[in-house]
Amino acid sequence: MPRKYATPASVPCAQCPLRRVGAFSANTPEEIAFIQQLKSGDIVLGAGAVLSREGVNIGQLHTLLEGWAFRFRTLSSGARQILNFLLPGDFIGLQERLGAHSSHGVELLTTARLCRFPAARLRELYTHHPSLGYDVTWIAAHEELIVDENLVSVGQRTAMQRIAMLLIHLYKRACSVGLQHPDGRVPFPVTQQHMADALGLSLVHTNKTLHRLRTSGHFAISNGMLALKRPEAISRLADYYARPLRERPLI
Amino acid sequence: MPRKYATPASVPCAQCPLRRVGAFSANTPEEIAFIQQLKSGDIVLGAGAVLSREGVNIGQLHTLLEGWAFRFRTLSSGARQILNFLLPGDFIGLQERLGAHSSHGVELLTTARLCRFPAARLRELYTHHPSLGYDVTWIAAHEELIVDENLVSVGQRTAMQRIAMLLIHLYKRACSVGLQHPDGRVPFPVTQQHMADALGLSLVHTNKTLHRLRTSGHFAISNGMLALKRPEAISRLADYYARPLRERPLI
DNA sequence: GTCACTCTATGTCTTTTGACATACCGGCCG
DNA sequence: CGGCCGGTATGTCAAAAGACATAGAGTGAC
Repeated sequence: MPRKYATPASVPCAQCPLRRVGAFSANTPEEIAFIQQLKSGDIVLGAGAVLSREGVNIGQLHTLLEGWAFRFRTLSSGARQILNFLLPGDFIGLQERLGAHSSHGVELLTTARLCRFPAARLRELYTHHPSLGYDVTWIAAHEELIVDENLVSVGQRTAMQRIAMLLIHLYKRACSVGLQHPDGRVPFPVTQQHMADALGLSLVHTNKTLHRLRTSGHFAISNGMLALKRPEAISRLADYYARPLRERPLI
Repeated sequence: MPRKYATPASVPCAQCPLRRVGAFSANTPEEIAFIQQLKSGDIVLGAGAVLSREGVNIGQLHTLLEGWAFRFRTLSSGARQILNFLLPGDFIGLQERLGAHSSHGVELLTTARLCRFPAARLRELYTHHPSLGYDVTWIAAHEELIVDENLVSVGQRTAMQRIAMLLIHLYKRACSVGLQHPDGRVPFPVTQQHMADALGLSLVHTNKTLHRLRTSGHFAISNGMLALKRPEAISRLADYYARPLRERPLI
């Protein structure tokens, strides 16, 4: 069962460990101070916890500081589609402001720490610091690009390509936020069921395809860590040619 | 071949016919005046014209005033995924600002009129009228919801459900911007190839599934007009329960 | 230690979807 | 007029993916 952990002392934004990762663009001290006073605190939730449910608007916005999560939607048939995976630095909740009820849920893959502020105060960002408002739009458009990419996979790639795509994509995203270990492996808390739900495949077919990809030496997963043997081969297999990563905003 | 039509006299934003459609939220006269001076003009392009190509950044943002279009991505195999359809009032180009080159193309389904302004001036919106900046974020998040919905279809629905979903979804969107004729039909410039590319199905299978859906009396298409016989039956078939439409911003 | 539970693995059979080939139909053009 | 082209329609066969059944491996609870 999802548990809510004791809230730890909130980390000041100026000392936010994510800001020391090269992936994020710098903000002025004034901007950081402003974000700081918006923040209502950190929360820590356990793996499997549901941050927000479909149909419910929690009125809070989050930035994922540590840990992995995913956004999903469920059909009345019970089928679940994972829309995208969330890694440290990702912003959560922009879509929820839109309707009285959220169209999707957010669930944690690992124990995670999140930075929280009230959705009602989002507008202040635009009035006090237009550049931060611009950043929020950037973040929304960037997340859409990731969903676009997933849609291309699910719509046009074979099962093998989809899986290759997911592996390389998550591998690169994990690396970009500094999760890569010295031996080249990255944490990988995604089960085969999650992959199946993200890629529009059945669990069994995911398992069998993964098996072929593993025995052909493309990757290895052990102890929740992913190793990609030949990243270029996997990219080629997936028909995936990533554009260079650029700095992105962090709120 | 795509032709560029003679540019007609640009319509002043205050008289924009879209603003008389109930679907869009009102702006203050100052906001409209500001949008007006951002605008560099209207352009009209013919059906099949490519507004922007994959890999190219045109440095222009558009609002679709009349006509239909779609965003798409192509894999090296030649397979094309339509990411979403664009109807009057939709904003085009937010994702393009993000990279030096756009990750997707935009092509017109019909002759269309677009309102254009330079992407470089987008920031002015945030500094001069924070509420308009907020609206742009809203638009980005709203478009992501549509892509989410498509991803759910392609990932989890059967061919029949996907097609039912596409029909009811486009039907409702067309109605919401006042395209519905008195007899209940709406324009439908989408070919079976477009549907196939949007839904991740082959052309042949799309055709056959469409046939079954048509002979079971769910819809009819003639002269480029779509009639939905029993919208509730189609929604049920598609496992689609739309949340009520709300006013949305127009830039 | 063993029970329960989650995740992974694998075999067999069925269903859905795709590939290829072919035909039809209406608009456009010389 | 006849030919071409884009879009639609249909048949046959093949491949991809799903459903169901069952089993093993790892982990945590008591």
